[in-house]
Amino acid sequence: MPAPQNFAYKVAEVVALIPPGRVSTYGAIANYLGTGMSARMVGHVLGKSIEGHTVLPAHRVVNAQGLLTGAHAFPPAHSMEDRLAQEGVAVIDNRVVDFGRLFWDPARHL
DNA sequence: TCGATGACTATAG
DNA sequence: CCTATAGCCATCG
Repeated sequence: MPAPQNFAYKVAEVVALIPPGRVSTYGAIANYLGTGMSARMVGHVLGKSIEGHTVLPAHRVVNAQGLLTGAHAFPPAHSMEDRLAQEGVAVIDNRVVDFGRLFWDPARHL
């Protein structure tokens, strides 16, 4: 590991710890990291990490509305909801069904 | 060091 | 439901 950025590293850790069949939000992760509501960093650094060499289940990370905002910028974008569906997460119109129940809070679990 | 950017969030109309 | 505006802060050139 060539000195991974602390922020990116923590994001990778948390995202990698998200159990299958569960989804998390940028705000929750940002809050857990102590970055407050700067959820943009989570998604941005996540995208950078994923394009670099780190393979993270980014498809399990959605916005506060349960919308697959990442699917718009994730290469094979359409596979994002497919992956969620395979893990037991129903996705309709880029929106997670029962998002409130499938929501996984890192600060709560950790 | 500075400026622009963005996979966000919340509030308002 | 949709658009607009403001706040947020790490990353990149």
